[in-house]
Amino acid sequence: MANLDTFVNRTKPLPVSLSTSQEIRDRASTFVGNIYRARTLAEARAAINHLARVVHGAKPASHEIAAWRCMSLKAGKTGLEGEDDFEVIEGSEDDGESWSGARVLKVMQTEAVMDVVVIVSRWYGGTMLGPIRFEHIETCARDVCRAVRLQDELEDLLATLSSLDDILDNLRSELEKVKSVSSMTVDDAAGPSNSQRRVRKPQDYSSIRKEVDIAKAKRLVTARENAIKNMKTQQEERAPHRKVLRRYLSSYRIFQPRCLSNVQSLTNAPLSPHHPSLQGPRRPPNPLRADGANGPKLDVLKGVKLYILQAKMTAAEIGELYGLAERGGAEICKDVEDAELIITNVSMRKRLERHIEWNVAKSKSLVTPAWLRESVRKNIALPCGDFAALSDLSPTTAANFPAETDTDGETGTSVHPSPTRTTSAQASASHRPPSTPPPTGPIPMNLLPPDPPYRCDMSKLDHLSRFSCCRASPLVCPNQKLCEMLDVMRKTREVEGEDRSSLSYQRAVSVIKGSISEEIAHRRDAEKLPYIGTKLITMIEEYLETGHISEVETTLASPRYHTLTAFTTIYGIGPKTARQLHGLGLTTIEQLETYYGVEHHDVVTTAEHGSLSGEAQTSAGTSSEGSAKAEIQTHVEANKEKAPDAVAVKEAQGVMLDSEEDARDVMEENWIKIALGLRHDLAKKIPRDEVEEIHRVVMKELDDVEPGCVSTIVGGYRRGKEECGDVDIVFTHPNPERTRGLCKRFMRRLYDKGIVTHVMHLSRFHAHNALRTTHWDSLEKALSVFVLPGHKTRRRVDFIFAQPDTYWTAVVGWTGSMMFERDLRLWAKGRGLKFDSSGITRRRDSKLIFPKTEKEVFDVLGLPWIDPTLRNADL
DNA sequence: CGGCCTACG
DNA sequence: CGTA
DNA sequence: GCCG
Repeated sequence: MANLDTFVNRTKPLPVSLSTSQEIRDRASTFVGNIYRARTLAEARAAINHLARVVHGAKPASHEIAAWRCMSLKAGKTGLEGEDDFEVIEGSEDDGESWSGARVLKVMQTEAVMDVVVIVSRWYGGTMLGPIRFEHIETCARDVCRAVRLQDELEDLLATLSSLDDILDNLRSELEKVKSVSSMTVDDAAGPSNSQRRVRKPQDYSSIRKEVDIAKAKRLVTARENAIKNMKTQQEERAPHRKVLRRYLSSYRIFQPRCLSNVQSLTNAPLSPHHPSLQGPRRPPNPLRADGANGPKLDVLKGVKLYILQAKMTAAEIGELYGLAERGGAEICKDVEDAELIITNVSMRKRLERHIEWNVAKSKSLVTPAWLRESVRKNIALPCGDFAALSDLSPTTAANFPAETDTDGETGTSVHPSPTRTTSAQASASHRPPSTPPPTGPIPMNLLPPDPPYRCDMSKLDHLSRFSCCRASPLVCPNQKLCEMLDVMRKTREVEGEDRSSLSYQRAVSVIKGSISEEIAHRRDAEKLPYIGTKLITMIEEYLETGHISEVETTLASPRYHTLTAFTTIYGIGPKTARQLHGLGLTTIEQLETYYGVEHHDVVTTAEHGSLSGEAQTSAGTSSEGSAKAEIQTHVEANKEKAPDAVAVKEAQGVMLDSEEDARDVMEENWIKIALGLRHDLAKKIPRDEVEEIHRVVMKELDDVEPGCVSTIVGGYRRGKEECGDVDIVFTHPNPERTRGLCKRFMRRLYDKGIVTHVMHLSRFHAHNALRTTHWDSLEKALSVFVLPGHKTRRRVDFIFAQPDTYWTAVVGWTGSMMFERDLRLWAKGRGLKFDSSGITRRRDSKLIFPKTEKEVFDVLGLPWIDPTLRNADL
């Protein structure tokens, strides 16, 4: 085996034996066992080779008997579905000592070791030993296998120990807070706790590891568990509302809404529902690149030397302004000295002087971004005086530009090759005075939208593909009526819990939307489509002949269908809960309110805000708030009569709960209660311009928390819907360090300002841990209820914070539609890849792929580019 | 007849 | 189970 | 409910 050499990879660390057995000597023969970590066959080979040639190089053994067992993922499997996803690769070699390899392997199987290679070396002394030699070989093999098993067990125990230590630390600091709770504010409650928590120095378990003292490790685990138990009991005594409080203080749902008033009074939380800073006049509409910066090239600013001061600008704004300047034909200067005109949001001399010397500033014109926007919009270089950024400099701003001193020879012969937005951004950032640390780094081009936008090549699409991610699905299609009927079937199957059937109707709708550009006139038009089988053909035929589908009619005539679908519109109520509630005889949302004990003030806030729908539902002929309240009360009374067993039902729902589940249940109930109170607002569609306004406000706030973030509005908005059910925004920051924990910090800020009223989820992602736990933390998300300052209607806004290298997969993953995403993943699976919103993984070796642009996401998956507006694979 | 997207709370 |  |  001369080419064994090729398995030795000298750049990798050398294989290290995890354990060596006792030497067995018998009539001049010597046996020694060794065991190495080997997750792949190649690693096993490397270890065998290393032992034979390097370790035993001076005194080569007569036989190197080896056997290996490696766990590997089956093709196309993720490892997430359990053991069946894996297969064992095992084998052995005798190296001249016949049958011995199989014996070693058998020992390994009995000892249940995995991902290792065992090598038993024999030095032959000239005397034949007979069958006893196999016993020696097996003894050596068993020794090393057991040693490794003990080591593994120890590592497990130490890992458990370390996570128990973490839990203990959290409990300790929480207990600390509970003790001093009366003097605390909300900020104190969750702010410095992290730093306090960090005082513990990591426990040192190295002696246990060295001694392989499993018994001691087990004792410590038990001790920690008891300590935690005691701690919890203590907490219970000190804080009767422990369960709620713990939720409140830990990372989940820290911003609990007003219905948990006990928490707020407990913590003396200074809640400012509407912070003054956002009550003032808002900035004028701030068109994003997509609106203002794209468009025909103009030469309104030809020859104008601009410097854009990035301080106090959001990334989106910086991108927009560079785009506008470029479009207007301006020359963007790297150095402020070269410019005649400075675009800035800074309005205070003191702040400006941190970036630009006062004497320099005096010789320029300093204008607000509005000047650039208006000049490009009106296609005329406007007088600067009206847009002076600093009132102190207003005279010089007006006087210094337009200036006629400029020679067109310089600008005409473009000394600088027409700079791209990004390179200029980088350049100007690097030319900031070194005295001030740059608050915002340059924005890498790949985090900004592409310019020009990608073109969707329809000829590359396969309209008859089984995958919606290969088709172009517009918002509405020529067969919209048919699709709506089939969607009724999908919905009824869904609420009845028939997921697979539901999926088939969903696929049928998606196929019709994406593959047919004309009205279906005949059944043969539909027969060729994937996912249209016998049942669907029957339905389509009926539709073509009569304009109706009887099964759909039946469904629409069924009160059960309407009740179930109405119930599932409430956030937190899915098909199963809806069916359970219906089973109790509840049929209207008002009855649900009674059931969940929605207090009238929970509803009144909504009734105030959304008076139209609120009052329409609660009272027929009255409009005063008092009557509405009374009306709700009467509903409560009436429903008590109708559903007297409501309490019993709750008990039925929560059968056999241990305390933890109980807590979860209570929480979920509260959550549904809140959602019921918000239902009128949340049912309202959000117009596109309000989505944009929400985005602007969010970015302005985010810039204060963490300057330099970039973002994309995703979801239905990005797919072009005129009205959106919610707002989804994906964020990142060029510096990955800046994104960690940002989601939580930002939510706190918005909550404190009264902009976010509820946070229903606040989560960290750890995708890609199919095998290794190395890469995680790649996404953080918050699902919130949001109210624009000065507005009344509450909106659902989802915040997704991605690491910069997963930004574009996050954007693709959150743009949707749902069917498009499912097919994206299915398609990826078929190609040996795993796609999710925080990356693409090659299944074979779990190698992560990070596309640098949105287009690259499609390229990597081998898909043609499909514009977001053509990803409407769902109805 | 098994699979139908994948992840988190 | 519910949500994205 | 449809596909491979």
